[in-house]
Amino acid sequence: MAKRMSAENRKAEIILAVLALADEIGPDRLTTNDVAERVGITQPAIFRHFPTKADLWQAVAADVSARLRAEWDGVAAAHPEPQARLRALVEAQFRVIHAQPALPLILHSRELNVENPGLREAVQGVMHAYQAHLVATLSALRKSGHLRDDLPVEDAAVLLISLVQGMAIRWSLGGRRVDLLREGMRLFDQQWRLFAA
Amino acid sequence: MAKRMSAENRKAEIILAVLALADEIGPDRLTTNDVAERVGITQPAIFRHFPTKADLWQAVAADVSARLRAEWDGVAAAHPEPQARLRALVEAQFRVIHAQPALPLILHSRELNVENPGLREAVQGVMHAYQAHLVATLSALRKSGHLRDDLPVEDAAVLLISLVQGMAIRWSLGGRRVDLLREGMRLFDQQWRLFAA
DNA sequence: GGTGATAGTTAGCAATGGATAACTAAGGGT
DNA sequence: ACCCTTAGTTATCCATTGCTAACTATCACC
Repeated sequence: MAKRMSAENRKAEIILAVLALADEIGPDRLTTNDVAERVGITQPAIFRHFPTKADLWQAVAADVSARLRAEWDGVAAAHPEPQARLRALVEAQFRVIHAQPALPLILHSRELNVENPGLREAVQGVMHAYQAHLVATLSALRKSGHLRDDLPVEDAAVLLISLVQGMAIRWSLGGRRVDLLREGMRLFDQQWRLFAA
Repeated sequence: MAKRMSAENRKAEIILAVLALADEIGPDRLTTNDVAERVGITQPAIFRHFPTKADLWQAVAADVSARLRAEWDGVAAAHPEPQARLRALVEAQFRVIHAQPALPLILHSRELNVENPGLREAVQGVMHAYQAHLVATLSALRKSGHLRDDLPVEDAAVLLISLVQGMAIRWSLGGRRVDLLREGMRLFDQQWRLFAA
């Protein structure tokens, strides 16, 4: 018998296990048994906390979503001047992906894309929130004359988001040997040089 | 009884079905039964053509890899001047992804990344071939003075590859409602304007 | 028109995976 | 110290999945 735990704590533990295992064996291959084993309880115990596997994924998405939004808001608050804020926002993404490599995988998983339609919208919402942060910061830079006139802020935001995702893919395909944060920020600085007025 | 077909043709048909279904239901959830149903034969018939499911994936990868490389070589040959060639290389990627949306999914699937280690290297090889095309073209542009001096061609190539992948993700998450090719090329033109000397 | 190679079928097996039912026991509140 | 809520267990079910074995029927060729 596994040590008894409050439902709240156990739920949190299970969600963390899902994130770790989604990275190790893939979101779509992840079984309730894998999760149970990792957490140290039996497989049916999972269903005491989450009525169905889809609900478990939903909870994971809600948890990640809340953490990401808090992270971005914190970064935005901590850096009043737009140039430092932009850099910090991108850096935050690299840090998040480094700490939680399952996130890009989940973005492409079928679990979230077809099986569980509510989640797709949740993911879209989170991505949109990030984009809004970028657009707001880029607009401030535009106003202060630090951004090229001929580059719409929305396009600049898309280019930056693509940069992050592209680096994440390269990092993942390359066996995660390189330093994602260093290499990513190097590329960001290159791109920013092109953005600057 | 399904119509009898030469093994060669049937194999090709199965591979195409896998690509289509990988998009519809996800690479990792794709079952041999799905494939058989789509092709119009019974499930065990699949194993007459491919001894194991992993072998089927391997064949799919080989097929896609060959088609992609041929495409790029054709594009490169058809556009002697580097500026047009660069644009055509990027456009080719958008066309490929539009025609075969499963490819980005497969890139992230666990089937190819952990289960089937040979495939990961194949995918890496294909990506590298594309990057080599980009780097060669960008180098030509650098030599002719059309590319900013302060931007290494390798970094420019990574930015372009990221652009394509980022757009593909946006397109996919957004329900594929927007015109990937138009929007993608618009962003490319923006990025190119930043690259230009 | 027979015949041999082979594409395809039916039947089925072992393993896996999500989920339910019934039971057990930990541990906080009184 | 007792109870009762509830986290966790055991046993089990049913559908799915990859794959094998044995059989059947089609087609190319002489």
